[in-house]
Formats: sequence, structure tokens, C-alpha cells
Amino acid sequence: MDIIVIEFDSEVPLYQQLRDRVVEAIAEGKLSKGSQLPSTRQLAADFGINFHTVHKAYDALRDEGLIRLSRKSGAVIYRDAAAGPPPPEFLKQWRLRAHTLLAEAIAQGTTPETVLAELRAILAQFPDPTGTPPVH
Amino acid sequence: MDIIVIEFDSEVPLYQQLRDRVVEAIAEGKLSKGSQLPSTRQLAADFGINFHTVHKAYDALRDEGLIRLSRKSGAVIYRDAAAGPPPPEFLKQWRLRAHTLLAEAIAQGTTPETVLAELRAILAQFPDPTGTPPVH
Amino acid sequence: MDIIVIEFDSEVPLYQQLRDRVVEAIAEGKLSKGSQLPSTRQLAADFGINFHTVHKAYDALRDEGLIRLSRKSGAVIYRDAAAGPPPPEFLKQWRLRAHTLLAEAIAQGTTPETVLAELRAILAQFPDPTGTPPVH
Amino acid sequence: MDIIVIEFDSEVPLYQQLRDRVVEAIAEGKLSKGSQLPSTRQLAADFGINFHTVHKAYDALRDEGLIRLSRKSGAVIYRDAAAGPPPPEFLKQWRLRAHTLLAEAIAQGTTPETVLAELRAILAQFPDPTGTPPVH
DNA sequence: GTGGTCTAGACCACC
DNA sequence: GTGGTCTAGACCACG
Repeated sequence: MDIIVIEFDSEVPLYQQLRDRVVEAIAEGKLSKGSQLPSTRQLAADFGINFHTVHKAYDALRDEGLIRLSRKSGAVIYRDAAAGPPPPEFLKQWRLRAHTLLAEAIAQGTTPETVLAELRAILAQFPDPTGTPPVH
Repeated sequence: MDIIVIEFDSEVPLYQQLRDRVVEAIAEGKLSKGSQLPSTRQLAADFGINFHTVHKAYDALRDEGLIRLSRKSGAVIYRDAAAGPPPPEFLKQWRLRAHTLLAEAIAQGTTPETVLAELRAILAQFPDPTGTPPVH
Repeated sequence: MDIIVIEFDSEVPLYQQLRDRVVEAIAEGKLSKGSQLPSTRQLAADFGINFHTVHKAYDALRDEGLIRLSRKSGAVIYRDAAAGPPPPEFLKQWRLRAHTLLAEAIAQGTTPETVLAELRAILAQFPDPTGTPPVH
Repeated sequence: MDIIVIEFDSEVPLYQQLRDRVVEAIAEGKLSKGSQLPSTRQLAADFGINFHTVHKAYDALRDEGLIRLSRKSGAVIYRDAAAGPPPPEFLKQWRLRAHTLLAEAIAQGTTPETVLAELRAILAQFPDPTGTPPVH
């Protein structure tokens, strides 16, 4: 978890940044089902933030079905890239957000080819969930 | 501009929705360089919202370089899909957001192939800026 | 909303009680899509509890898709009995909880007939979502 | 008792899971009045959990009147589906919980007919306490 | 020691 | 005015 970096002067809320970084780590295969996350108090101490802020990030991740929280085992990754297709409702909402994001690039003059190339490059950073996991 | 629809009960701020819809309209070729946008008061009256809200949306679009504001000509589209490559700083920030968005889909179990197919489908909704513009 | 009663000495968390009461009010047709809920601060003052506690209840209701929150319109019911079938995942989890609850009644000696009669009686308190709404 | 399965990464407390599984086993006729339950230490060893946790589960079951605890005979089922009607206080509390659970399904858009069908299906899993007990 | 709840008060963003 | 974020500290429940 020492790979996570948060920006204090960002307009993105701290808890949201934490949530985003964990999601990315899952997608990149750096965290997978069963991986243990630091305790809320621990992570809060590491970043010099309040544990409630970390709690809110974990809460969001749990609501998305990505982690499980228990007083015994703490925070554990519950869902990863190999977990099977997402609920259809998720995909529906995701499409809307993707539409806006892609429109932004196009409106700024990026050619569709370039956009596609960029997206491919990003996707290439995520390991094939059906293939052999990358070594860390 | 009568194609713009905003949701009042959405959790997305009104000004953000306005900004998003304009960006999408540009990407879809419904608005292009030189297109005149309604005045802030006009648009505010149409939607029954405060004109400060519209102003904030236009402000954001101007900061992104997509429109120009002046007292006499009002709001005019300044940049569109055919305007050439975006500033590198934009692309850099965009990549980060795209990374997070794509990671979300992957972490939720969407296969890279499905993600790519979805993105392609969205891109297909935007006209080729080098080809003949679509008729409206 | 003056129909809501919470118990301070219950082992059920306050925010959970609030959430439960709102869910029940929706099921009973006392609240339906578009109904306005009191503001977090208002409701907190009414009950003599902290507004963060109310916030947490509203947060949970939003995550379940039952209400929408916005700084403009406050908390508004977004989903009710007439909103169409729930996501399959919901039903799956619900079945498990129902199984445990019904097992409890059976284990305590309640006959299946009595259990069914009790459940019917409860269901009868909820208006038919396809019929005419009850008058209040 | 080897039919009991507990989830370590569940958010439901372990003692609660144990208690729930025993209640369900009674309702399903797999345990009936006089059945001997494993000792707290035995069960704890089987599951690799602390025996205090098992003790807490047995404690809860005793408080509900479902089992009897004694130093010499250990934990024995005291009440089952054939034990006659439950105390009125139990039924009163149970109704409240059932009301909330059913309201949840209705509020999420499940039709009363579907809810009733689901409940019937669950009830069908429990043997008729007045009929011949199922063979195991 | 873990997560969870509740209180309390500050400040910000939106409208 | 609204909800949202962050901090801070207390206490509880679980194991």
C-alpha cells in the first residue's frame, strides 16, 4: 500500500482519492482478492489524515463490492478483475461517464484515433485477468 | 441548444451538467467553432435556474478554452473537434482521469475486450472531424 | 416525517433506525417518488441527535437507490414501490435474510400457517403499487 | 453439526452466524429437542475460532429459549418447531423485524405477489412440524 | 487491535 | 439555505 500517493491540494476529496487509488491498484493486479489493506487508523497515520476519512473511503469501496470489512480481518479485497462481469447497472452508469470523458477529449481536438490509442495504452497497463498474473 | 437536458434531482451540480452537455454537443458536431450560445440570462430563463449557475458553466468552458466570452457577442464556441491537437497539459490530466475510469470497469470485472468495445461504440457516436460534418 | 419514532436505548444504531423507518414509509406509500424529506440538520434537531447521524442514514438510502441528495433540493425520494423490479443482486441477498428470519419463527414453534398469515397481514399494510394510492 | 458453514470474511459477526445456522438447522428439522450440540471448545476447534465466540452464540440461543446449557450435559436443544406456539413477546418483536424486511423488498419495487411467492418458497424448505419428520 | 457509531464543530460548494 | 468534507475525540462491539 506504500504505492498510494494522495494530493492534499487537489479538488478531489481525500477519501475519493484513496478510493480511486485502491480501484486502480486492483485493476493493475497490485491488489487481488484476499489482499489485506492497512487498518483505517494505520493508513490515516501514514498519510497524516483523520481515520474517519480513510473509513469513508473503505466504506465506499465496500458499497461497490470491492472490499470486505470486518472487525476481525480488517479490510480485505473481495472483488478483482477476475471476479466475473459487473452488474448491468454499473455498466450503464459507467457508459454515461465514459461518454462525457471521451467527448471532452474529442471536443479539445484530439482525433478519435489518438483517443483510441490513448485508451489502448491505458488498458495495456492492466494485466489480462485470464492470463498469468504479473510478478511484483 | 434546445437539445440540452438537465436533471434537477441529479447529484451532479447544475453548472457541471451544463458544461458537460456543451462539451458533448461540441464532440458530436452539434456545435462547432463560431456557433453562438444563448446568453446566460436566456439559458437561465429557459431552464428556470439562476443565471449565476449558467455563468459558472460558461466560465468553466472558457477556462478550458472551448468558448470565448465577450460583452457584445456573448458566448461563442472557440474550439471544436477540428481545431487541432489539444494542449499537452490537457492530455496529461485527461489520461489520469481516463486511467481511473478504466480501472473502475476492470476492477469490477469487465474484460479489457468489453471495455474496448464499449469505448469504440462511444467514439463511433462522434463524427470524424476530418470528414464531412453530419447534417442536423 | 413526523410519523418517525426512534428509540435511543435500542441496540439498533440510530442511523439504521432512521433508514428503516424511511424504507417502511416508502413501502407503505406514505412517501413516494418526489416526496421531500427534511434536511439533515432539521431532522437532527427534531430528534435531538447529531446531523452526521442523519447524514449517514440518508447516505445509506442514497446508496440503495431510494433517495437522491442534492444541495439544491435536499433529500428527495427517488424510488418507490412502483419503480419496477429490483436488481437481481438485491433479491439474492434479501432471500438469505428472509430465510434466517423465517427460520427463527419456525424454530420458536410458530406453525408455517401462522407465519404465512403474519406475513400476509404485513403485506396487506402495503398499498398495491399498481392500484390507486391510499389517501392520507 | 458438520453442516454448519461460517464465512470468515462476512460482515456478520461470527457468533451471530453460528446462532443463525443453529436456528435454521432447528427450523429445517436437522436439530430437534434433545439433540446434543458440540461443546464450545469442540466447535471452536473445528472452526478455528475462539471458544468465547461459540460461548456467545450459545448464550444468545439460551436467551432465546432454544437451547439449555449445563456443565454436565453441555448444550442441548430445548425448543424446536414442534414445541408449540412461541411466547407472545417473541412474536411481537418478530413482527417488527418482518415488517422492516418486507418493506425493504416492496420499497425496492418487488411486487407483493413476488414477495409472497418468495416467502412461500422459503417456508417450503421447512418440514411440517405436525407431519412426519424428514429423514437425514 | 480491529471496524463501527455518535457527537461536535469547522469550513466549503452549490444555488 | 442545502448537502459534503474533514478533523477530533469518545465509546462500543467483535475476536
